[in-house]
Amino acid sequence: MASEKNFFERVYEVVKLIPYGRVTSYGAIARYLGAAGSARMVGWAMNNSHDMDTIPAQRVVNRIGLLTGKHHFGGSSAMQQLLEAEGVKIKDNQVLDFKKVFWDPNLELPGRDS
DNA sequence: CATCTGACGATTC
DNA sequence: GGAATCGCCAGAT
Repeated sequence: MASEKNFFERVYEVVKLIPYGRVTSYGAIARYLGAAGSARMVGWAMNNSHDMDTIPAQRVVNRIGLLTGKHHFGGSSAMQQLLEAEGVKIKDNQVLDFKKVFWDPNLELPGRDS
């Protein structure tokens, strides 16, 4: 059920499922959706996301925890401040303890069957 | 219709 | 070990 959605919508749902104080990477989401290798599409979906206001896109960073998408938050450090407000420390546009706050949907969302 | 770009990632040099 | 390059796929011009 709810499995025949567009690739983009699936990205939005996964991003919305990211718990508080956690972050994930585009590749992790892409892989979870079965689009491993198409990490660009995940970030691209965000840019085209109409639900961007309801999607905690600030919790989505690249594989090294670098806030590559901060430029899309108005060009300010809004993205960084949003993460820091959740307890995620940012330094030079990079997430500190990224390994600790990293949330992998492939691991945290097991099975999701009935 | 052809070409480029783009919030990435992994590999090669 | 940092830099450069290819691969992904879809949208925009």
